[in-house]
Amino acid sequence: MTDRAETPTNFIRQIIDRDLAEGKHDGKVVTRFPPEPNGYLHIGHAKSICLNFSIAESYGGVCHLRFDDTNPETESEEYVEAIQRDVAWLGWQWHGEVRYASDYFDLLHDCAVELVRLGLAYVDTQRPEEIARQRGDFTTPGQDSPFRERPVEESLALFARMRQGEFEEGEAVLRAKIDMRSPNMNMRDPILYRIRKKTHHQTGDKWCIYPMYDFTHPISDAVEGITHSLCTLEFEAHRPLYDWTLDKLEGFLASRDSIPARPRQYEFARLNLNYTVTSKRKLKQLVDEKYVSGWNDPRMPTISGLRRRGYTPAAIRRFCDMVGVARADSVVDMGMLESAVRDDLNATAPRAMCVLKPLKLVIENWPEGHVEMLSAPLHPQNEEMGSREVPMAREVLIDQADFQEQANKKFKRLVLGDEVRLRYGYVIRATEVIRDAAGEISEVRCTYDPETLGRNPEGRKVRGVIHWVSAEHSVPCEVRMYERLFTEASPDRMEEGVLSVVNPESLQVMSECRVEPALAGASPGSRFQFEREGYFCVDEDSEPERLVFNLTVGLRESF
RNA sequence: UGGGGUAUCGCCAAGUUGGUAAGGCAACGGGUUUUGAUCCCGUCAUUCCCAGGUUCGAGUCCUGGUACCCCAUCCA
Repeated sequence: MTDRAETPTNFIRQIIDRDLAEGKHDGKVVTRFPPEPNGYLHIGHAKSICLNFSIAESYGGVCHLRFDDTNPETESEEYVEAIQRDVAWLGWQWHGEVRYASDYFDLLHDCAVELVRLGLAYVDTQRPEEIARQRGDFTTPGQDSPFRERPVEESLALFARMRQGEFEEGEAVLRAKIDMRSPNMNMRDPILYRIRKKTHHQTGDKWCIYPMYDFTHPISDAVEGITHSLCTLEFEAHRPLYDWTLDKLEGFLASRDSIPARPRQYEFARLNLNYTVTSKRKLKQLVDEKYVSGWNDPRMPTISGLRRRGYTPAAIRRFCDMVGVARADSVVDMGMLESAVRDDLNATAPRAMCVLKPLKLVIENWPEGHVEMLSAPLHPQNEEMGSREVPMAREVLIDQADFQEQANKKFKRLVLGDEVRLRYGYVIRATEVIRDAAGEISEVRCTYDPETLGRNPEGRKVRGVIHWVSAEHSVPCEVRMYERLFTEASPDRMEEGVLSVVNPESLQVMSECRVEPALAGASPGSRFQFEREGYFCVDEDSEPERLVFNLTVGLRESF
């Protein structure tokens, strides 16, 4: 990228500006990115990551990485590792060690006990169905549990037994005593702890009771000194519970630890991108049902998929700046993401020539066996990137799409009888078409003009410039061309489900490609612009003898 | 249906005490160009969900509508 655009302001930064002006939090800003390790990070998470980390960065604060690991049923160490890798790859550095909500299980437990002591929580020994029934619905107020007024000592004893494993899953829960008639469903005596006899990826078998998100999050934030707790809009209705928890526990927490700040939760709209999905559940479905090769399939909007596709951290961060942060639900055009990578790769990717569907050209007036090394810059605007040598020989390969036996003037490529320039080389003229037994064009005979290297022919204009490789010197490779994963702009809205609109042509493998010899041995991850085609990167499946490239994004086309 | 939100150009999104609509993406013209790329220049909301009202003046204030999103997991 040539110039790193200033991060635009947004309502959250304005809130922070105001807080700072009022002298809150001693001028400190501490944020956190709190993923649940139950899936891979996707582009939507990137927005949250960039928001949290860039705010910390620009206000001289810090940002924590904290795993919200309160549900051992769906979480795993595999995800914990992948998430750290992705955040780091995006270029952000979390403050201190990685944190886990499970680090606070002892504290959380004590907080729960305290709430019981304060008469603000109780153990409910009803079955889940009964609790759900009593919760009521949007129009019907809930009903108090018959155990709501259970004596404190009894709840304390019961909670201790829950912890000892004396109850089976579903036999008892700890509930907050708030208001069963609240219009906010989240306040109808929400469950604080439930029994799960599962091994936890961090705490092993130490616990068989696990705290719920709503109870865990505010306490974790407070303990870490988070000043601004940023989350997505769907948690808005949970904010009263977040505040309730901290209000009730304020004294207790202050007596145990010195709580440096009273965190506040602010919500922003999550990122939606058209022609894809950003829901861990749906992405997991694509993986599990083999619609893609894995979480890092280059078609996936996951961070790991984008990385394999050839996206750069800079491009993703740029994109996040471009979309902004607001409270209105929105769907961002995939074109904006693509624009962000093109912008970055245009400036940084060395150029190369690759022929996707080869068509042989024989230059009849080019001496047999003669090879000429042509110098070609690696970047048209940046000489500092240097240059490479491109061998020119009697037989060259061009793309089938770059030749037509006849065409109108709009066609700026090779036409029988007309001239075109071979990029970095000579002007050639197509003189004859040779066909095979099936009538298909097998080669095109040409002549070249030796006076046209580095200068234009006099008195005539060539139709255009096309890319090419030497038939003898080029190296065979595979190029994987990608299109959008879904055929509908809003796969989420499909009644038949997202799987019904997966694009059957989202992956097109071109296996007869030829790339110029300078790219032989290119290592996985390296990125190039194949001139007139697009940006490509070497896939992890690539081997020295068999290069494999992924299309990151095509060049902009206007004609 | 009760509660909580949001509505500014095709898509994002600024607009902070009311003063006469930023920017990006896309699109469309034109120029440069040995990438139909890049780059450059230009066009692109008399109008801010709708309807009233207050005001010299409203996207910004008031009233009343409409549309869409979120919440009824012992998920996060």
